[in-house]
Amino acid sequence: METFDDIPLPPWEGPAILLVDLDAFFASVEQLDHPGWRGKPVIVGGDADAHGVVSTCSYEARAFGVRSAMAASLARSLCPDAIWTHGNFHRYREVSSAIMAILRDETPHVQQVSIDEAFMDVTPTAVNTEHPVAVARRIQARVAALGVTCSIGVGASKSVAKIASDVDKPRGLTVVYPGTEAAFLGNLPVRSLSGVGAAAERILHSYGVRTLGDMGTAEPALLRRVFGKNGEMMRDRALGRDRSVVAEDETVKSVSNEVTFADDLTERADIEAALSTIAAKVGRRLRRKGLAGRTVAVKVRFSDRTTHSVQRSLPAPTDDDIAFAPLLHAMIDDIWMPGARVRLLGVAVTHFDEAPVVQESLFDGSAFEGQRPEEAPLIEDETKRRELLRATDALRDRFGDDTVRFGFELRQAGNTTGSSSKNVEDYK
DNA sequence: TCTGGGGTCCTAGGACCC
DNA sequence: TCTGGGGTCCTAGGACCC
Repeated sequence: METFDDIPLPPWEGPAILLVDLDAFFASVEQLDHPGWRGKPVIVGGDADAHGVVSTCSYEARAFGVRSAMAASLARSLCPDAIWTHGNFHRYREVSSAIMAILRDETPHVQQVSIDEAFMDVTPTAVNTEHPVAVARRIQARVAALGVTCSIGVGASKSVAKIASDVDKPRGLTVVYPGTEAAFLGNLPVRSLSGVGAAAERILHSYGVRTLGDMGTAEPALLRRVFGKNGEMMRDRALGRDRSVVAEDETVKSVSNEVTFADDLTERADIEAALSTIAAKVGRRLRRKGLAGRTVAVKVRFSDRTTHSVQRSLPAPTDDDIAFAPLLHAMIDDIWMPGARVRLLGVAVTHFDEAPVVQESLFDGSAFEGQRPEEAPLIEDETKRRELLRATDALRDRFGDDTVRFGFELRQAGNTTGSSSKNVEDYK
């Protein structure tokens, strides 16, 4: 599997896919920017006192057992001396963009799947006969020159490249030559395949299916039960026969924002105020992206972590949070009752695939039928609302998101877990 | 001191229409 | 005066990914 510079590479036949994965990316950028943090445990994540989790941690922190997605409180007890930061997402986006530019310089066939991961199709052609492993080595050197490192998996398909990239980290280069997939995959646990999570693993194990080799011979009915209509596709991937192509999908399907509170919300006024604030973030991002959606959704997580959602379709697409916030206030009555303790609130807007934005008739009252009059929009004049949104957007562009707050947003200032997202808002 | 935030996709049931 | 089945839309929930 491993290849070395002084040994001639065996010839490569057929398709060649790379998966480039940046090693402990956020933590690595922090160590790049703070030389004093190099060689030390660094954790990028939320507050331990406010339901936060670990977003990324340096390899020095992993030696203490700290992992991504771990509760911050647990991480703190495992590694009390770690350097802790909430992260600088603009900076991560900047470094990521520079690296993605290197990948696109190597080939136009790049599919960025997240801020720190991308597939590349480097299949040798009549014009470009370079060996895929040579390309991978050059990419590792070019990325390292920027001050962070990456691990790369090379295979004949995306799923094999993805699994290979995970075998050796950091700075790994794992090559699965065409024809050797069965030997490489056969004894790996089912969980190593992307798309097999905790729930699927549990069911597969209960039927004695533990390895990708087992999945290759499992009953079709079992795979359908576990993976739905993708049962056969998942079997193909377990066998290394994935044929999906490297292609960028730029279509955005939803825009959302959610906040976990350090202290549960119990008062209706606080909940409505928080919803308005969250809706304002969603609306602003919609307008920045030039999107308007026909469906708005509210998500509530209670203190016992049970989660409920309500969604409502509108007569026409909207990006106007001042108009739809009152609708959100009414919608939470479907899932919230006085006395319930709210840990998380979220707002999402979806269904952008409809007709062009028509704002005029959206909030003439038809979306509020059956509701009490006081739930109707506070600012009914369409033109005034759009002017207000334009003005606040412009101020926030110039001076930052905290510059402008409406009265109803003020109650909630300060009571959140702090940002700890691995996927950065708007990084694309 | 348990468990974030931004996404995508799938399922299942009910409404509604033909 | 009883009833099927397909198609589509809507909604809620959940699995999964990084």
